Amino acid sequence: MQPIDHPKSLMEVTAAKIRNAIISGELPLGSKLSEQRLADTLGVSRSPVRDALAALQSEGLVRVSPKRGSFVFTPELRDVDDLCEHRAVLETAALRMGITRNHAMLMQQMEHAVAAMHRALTGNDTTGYSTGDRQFHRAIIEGCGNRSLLRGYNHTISPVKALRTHLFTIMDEDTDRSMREHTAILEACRSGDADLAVTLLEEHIDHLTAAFRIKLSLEAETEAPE
Amino acid sequence: MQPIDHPKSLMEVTAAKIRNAIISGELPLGSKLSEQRLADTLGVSRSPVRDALAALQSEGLVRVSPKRGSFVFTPELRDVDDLCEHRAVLETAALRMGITRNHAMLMQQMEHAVAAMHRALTGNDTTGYSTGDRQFHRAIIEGCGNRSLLRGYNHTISPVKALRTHLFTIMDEDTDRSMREHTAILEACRSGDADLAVTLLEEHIDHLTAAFRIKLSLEAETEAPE
DNA sequence: AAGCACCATGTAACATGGTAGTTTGACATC
DNA sequence: GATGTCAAACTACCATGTTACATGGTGCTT
Repeated sequence: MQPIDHPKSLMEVTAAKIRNAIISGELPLGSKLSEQRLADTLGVSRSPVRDALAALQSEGLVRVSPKRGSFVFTPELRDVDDLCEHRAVLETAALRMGITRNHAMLMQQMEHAVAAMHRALTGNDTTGYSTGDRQFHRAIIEGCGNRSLLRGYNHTISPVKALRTHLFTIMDEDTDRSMREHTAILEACRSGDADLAVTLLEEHIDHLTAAFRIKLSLEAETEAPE
Repeated sequence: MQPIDHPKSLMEVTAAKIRNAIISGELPLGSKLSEQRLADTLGVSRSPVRDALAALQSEGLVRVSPKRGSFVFTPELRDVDDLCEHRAVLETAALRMGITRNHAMLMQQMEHAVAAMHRALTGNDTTGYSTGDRQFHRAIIEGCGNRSLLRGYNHTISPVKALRTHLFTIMDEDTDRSMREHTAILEACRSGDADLAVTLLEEHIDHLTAAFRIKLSLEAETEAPE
């Protein structure tokens, strides 16, 4: 017998449902989110939906316009740049901390992730590769041992996850290069070269940022052709 | 002409009131915050109070325990360390960005703040010095030009502000050293030496962290003497 | 006196009703 | 045909009612 952990509140599961729907692409960017409709479809009252939307707004996933309605976020080019830069700041800082003060655990988690990615790559398992990718970056951010930083990261990163699935169709990414980059970062960490690891990680994130930029400006063109 | 910003919702002003009460020390650390009582004293219904408390919880200022009540946060030693380290990460990153891409504006704001601090110091105006201090760090974080980072900072920093007023009685800080440090940072920025400026800023923040640690462990002793 | 169940009370979580701001589109007017 | 008007529908915001849970006290049992 062990103490039972409180069942998640209705608001939490509601937020998780909506968040997941946005990240997975089920809810398109910019789509309308009526409290009432969400409450009906999820089978709850408007209160937990409202609370959930407020939480998601503070995560940057939802924009709620007073008396008008709530909408899935629609990033400007600048927002994407800011977001990715912010992410890079947090993740590189976390990596530096992890290397200097939590090396063993960090290495174990990263190696585990890289192994999974390698397996997925040889098996042409793209979703498996994505899972490994997420695992890799989670290892970095969780390896820092700073709970405040971890909270801040999780509070910021959702839009990035959403952008990934919304802008990229499967197989759109250069997984070979991505694999090389992850491996290089792992090697730098193994040798304890924090500066190199951070530089490599920055470049890695920059590549994703650049891909976002291209995709987004491409979309803007097709939506508003002169 | 620019889009008009909506008048603040009741929830927002409620959150601001409570936040300010916590930061200013009016509400002691760990004190109970009943939704009903807050609603009565503020003259609003429970709904905006509840929303406000949820927002403040995500800022780390309030801990709401299901069915038990809401409480002003009570930091452990580790929380303080994590928080300050997180703050240092964000602020140093912002400073680096500001120096390289927004130098003129950054310098202007920082000089303004330092001048105010200098005036306050010669006039023995401690509250004025605090104001200048906040202005200085705001210049750094707003000088980065990254809205995501700015949001993340504001979302994280409230507990630090609260700790400052709760742990320090007026005149408790070494304002002379603080003044020297701020001036040194300003000089490093003026000369464009980002590495030096960041190092100085890190040390500056470390001093505050150390002061927090001492004060907190001191308090823990008096509260629970063996 | 110590341990126990039971009950009164306080709390946040959730449901629902009312209100005011916003949008939309039909329709009248020019 | 373009434009102004207005009403109806829709929205989030706020207020209040209801419920389930947590807690502290009281009196009974041992």
